Amino acid sequence: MTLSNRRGRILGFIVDDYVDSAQPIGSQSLVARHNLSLSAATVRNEMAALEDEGLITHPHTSAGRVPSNRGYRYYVSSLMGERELTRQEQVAILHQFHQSARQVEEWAGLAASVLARAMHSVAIVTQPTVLEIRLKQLQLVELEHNRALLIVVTSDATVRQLQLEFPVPAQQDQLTRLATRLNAELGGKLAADIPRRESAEPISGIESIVVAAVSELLLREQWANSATPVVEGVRELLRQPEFGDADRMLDTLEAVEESRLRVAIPSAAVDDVGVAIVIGDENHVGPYQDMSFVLARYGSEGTPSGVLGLLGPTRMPYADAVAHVRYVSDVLSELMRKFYTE
Amino acid sequence: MTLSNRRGRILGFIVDDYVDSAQPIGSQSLVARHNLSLSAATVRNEMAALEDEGLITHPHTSAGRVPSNRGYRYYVSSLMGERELTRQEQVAILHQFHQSARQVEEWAGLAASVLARAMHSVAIVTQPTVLEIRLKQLQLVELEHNRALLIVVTSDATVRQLQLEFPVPAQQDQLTRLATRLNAELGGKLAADIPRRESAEPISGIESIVVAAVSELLLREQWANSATPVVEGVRELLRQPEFGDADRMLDTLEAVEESRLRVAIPSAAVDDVGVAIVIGDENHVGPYQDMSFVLARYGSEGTPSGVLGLLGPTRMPYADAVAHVRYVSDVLSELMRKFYTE
DNA sequence: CTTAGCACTCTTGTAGTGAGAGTGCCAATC
DNA sequence: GATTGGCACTCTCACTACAAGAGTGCTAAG
Repeated sequence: MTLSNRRGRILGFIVDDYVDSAQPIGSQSLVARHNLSLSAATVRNEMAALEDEGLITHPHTSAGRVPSNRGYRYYVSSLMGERELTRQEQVAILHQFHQSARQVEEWAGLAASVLARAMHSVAIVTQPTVLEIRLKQLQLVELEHNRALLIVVTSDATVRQLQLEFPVPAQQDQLTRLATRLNAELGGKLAADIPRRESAEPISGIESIVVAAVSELLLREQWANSATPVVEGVRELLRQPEFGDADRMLDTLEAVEESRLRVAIPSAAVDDVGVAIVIGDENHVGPYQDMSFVLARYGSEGTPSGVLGLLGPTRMPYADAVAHVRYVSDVLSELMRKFYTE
Repeated sequence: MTLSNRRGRILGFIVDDYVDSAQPIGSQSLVARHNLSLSAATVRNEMAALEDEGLITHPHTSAGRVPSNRGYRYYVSSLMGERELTRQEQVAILHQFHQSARQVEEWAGLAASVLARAMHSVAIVTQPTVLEIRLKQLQLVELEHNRALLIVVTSDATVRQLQLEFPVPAQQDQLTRLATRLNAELGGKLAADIPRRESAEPISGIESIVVAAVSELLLREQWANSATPVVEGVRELLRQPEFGDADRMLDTLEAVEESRLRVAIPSAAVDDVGVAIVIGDENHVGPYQDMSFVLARYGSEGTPSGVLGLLGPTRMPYADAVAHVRYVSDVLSELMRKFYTE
């Protein structure tokens, strides 16, 4: 569907004004606000046409117009210009990263709060993960009795631990010898390459316990991090007028909960390159019918990567959102690149 | 202050009924509900007296009575019986722990969701920490270039890591030798016993960097865990009628945020033994004027310990809350005892 | 095609009203 | 002296009515 130039402009105004005011937009106020050389009546005719196309709606007979999900979609695809953050906005964001983020693990959280604050929406950032995780080194530390602590360092420089219980006591130096040997045997291997016992075969012997645990830890790494995204800015979101009443708030609060998001996000953006926008009911999962996602991947070839983005009302300043998401994603990618390849 | 028997009983009824219904309690409905052999007029006289004592209030001239914070306090101190969970309730809780909590780190989270669900309030559980943390073992793992990963195992069997950057490159076997030597020198020491450089003295040499980092990690352990409590059940709490309107909700949401709680909790219960109850404005910190805490320590001599409890409206079933908090605290303590001393 | 005009619709805010619940107090009663 | 019935009074809440305001849709004229 393509709209005439003027009709498109009017849709654009409606979206812009509505995003701004959260109030239905009437023909007169639209003419006044934008100094159109058109009468309100003409605008009304155009509005009626836009409504026929399903791009805007009426809350009730005598209220102004509100963009529909399809209207937002048209706006995003055909009307909205690409926008870059101003130098000033960029510096403000960069500043926050340089200020406080020494550790890799803090980056995701920082990105989330930067995005949430800038856009008054919920920001979601998954922790960076490497798709191919290799065993770098393992250690065994004797604890009381016949327990020991297994520590595994993986190729993305993270550490995982697990407590083991052996059928028989083991001395530290016995454990150290075993660790040394296993490091030689298994070092550099992928989880998939570590020999796994047949499930029927009973676990016996300290070595097989340790190997099984190593394998488990490597596998856990793959999804554990990416499965628990950082979520920030719930209050920012709930302050938006669409969530003014208590019931909506509770529902939204539930929708924003980690476990829900974990299901909703990947289905939407995981395959995409660039910034993906999912408007309202374009997301078929759950309770996101009147919220929009703006998502992007971050990270690049050879570094861990993840997904980051915004969840806000459909009434969202999309151009700003895209610009922010893109920029923060770029910043994060660059930080990762520097950190991992330099 | 001590109330006559009858007056106390009436206060008790008011608290009970109000906790139950969230509606101001009138004299007639109170008589009816409890089959009192008194007239409503008599009850009204008693109520007037209770109001003079500051134990109950009027929302407005012709509404029923509502307990004041002082009223709740009197109820909790003098009226409310001690209650134990029924065998059935106990089993239900125990069941959840046996079902899913293998790892020590999961216990706090589990305790929080058990409490939150049972009491429809926010549950707060700090991670267990050891007050005296000793260095058990350290490892150094070479990363790319002149970076290395320092891994520290502490006496409470947790692992902390930090990436180090050296002025000069270091080989793995050089690092291994250093680690072995430092283990011999520093193993078993408290953070306080590890030599710290004067702040003026510049950091130079690989060894001093490592020692400084070890010390930092041991200290971090002390507050990092306990400072980030698990918070569960915000939605449960917001569903309570006192948070019916959107503004209250937003305020409460803010009040319940980790960073706020971190300040509010310890000041209240850290020194206490048993279950501590902090009602409304008895907590002078921040926005908790009409919410109550029910808190307890868990853990015992020789095991890590922490704080756990509930945050709910002042209109809270205190006897239930105390029973639940006490029981979950006992369960947790017992689990820790078994895990750490057996 | 555009526009002015106008009747019509729907929301929102204000005011008024009656029912209901509860209080406070007084005088009578036990 | 404590208890109680009676009664006037107060305040909330739900409902209705009403006017103002904003916006639409349609028609007819430019």
